[in-house]
Amino acid sequence: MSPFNFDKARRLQDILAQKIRLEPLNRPLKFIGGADFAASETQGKIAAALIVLDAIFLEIVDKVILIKRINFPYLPGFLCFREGPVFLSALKKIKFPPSVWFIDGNGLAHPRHLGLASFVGVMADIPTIGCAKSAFFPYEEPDNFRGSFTIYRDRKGDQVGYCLRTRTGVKPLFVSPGHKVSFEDALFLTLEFSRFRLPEPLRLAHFLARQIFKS
DNA sequence: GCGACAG
DNA sequence: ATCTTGTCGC
Repeated sequence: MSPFNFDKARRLQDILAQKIRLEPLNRPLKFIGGADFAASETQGKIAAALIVLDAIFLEIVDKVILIKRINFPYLPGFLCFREGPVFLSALKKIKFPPSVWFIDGNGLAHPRHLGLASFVGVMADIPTIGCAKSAFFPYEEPDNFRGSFTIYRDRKGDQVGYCLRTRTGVKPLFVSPGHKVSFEDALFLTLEFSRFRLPEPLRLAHFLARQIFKS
């Protein structure tokens, strides 16, 4: 049993964060992906649920579930080491790679600017957007209608994303670029593909994930 | 030093 | 994340 080396993990995150590319999404939007996760502590297993949708009709074109043994506990700020490896394994089984992935968690919006979405984005060199359901940093509440947003900043005051109301009367999302997308892409694409609170691929991946360890 | 802290 | 029924509102 080797105890987790926090300093080493932080240094790795710092190195990977330097590799993040913030740039407009260049490829056409044919497919869009969503990834969510579920864990069973009793079984000691963690699962990734990946969904790929047609970007126009929002029909499922690809679906992958992959289960691994849990090798890491949940620690705020280190989620990528728990859920990242399962996603990267599942990604290899995807037959129709999407133009962009919506990931359940943060991208840039992270104490060291390397949330789960940025981690998997850099590791696999794919465009990713982080969509978190709760905040890492203090934030200003956007107006209570769909499309309203505020700038989301880290503790130093630098922008790391947006606090976005994807649906009127519902709690906002914390949206941040993961990799190979711009701030504007992260904002507009998340809003564009959200009929309910979560962007549609993420919502479906969430349903799929929560099924895995039930019954 | 203390509390807060994605899932 | 998860434990958990009915209930209120659009």
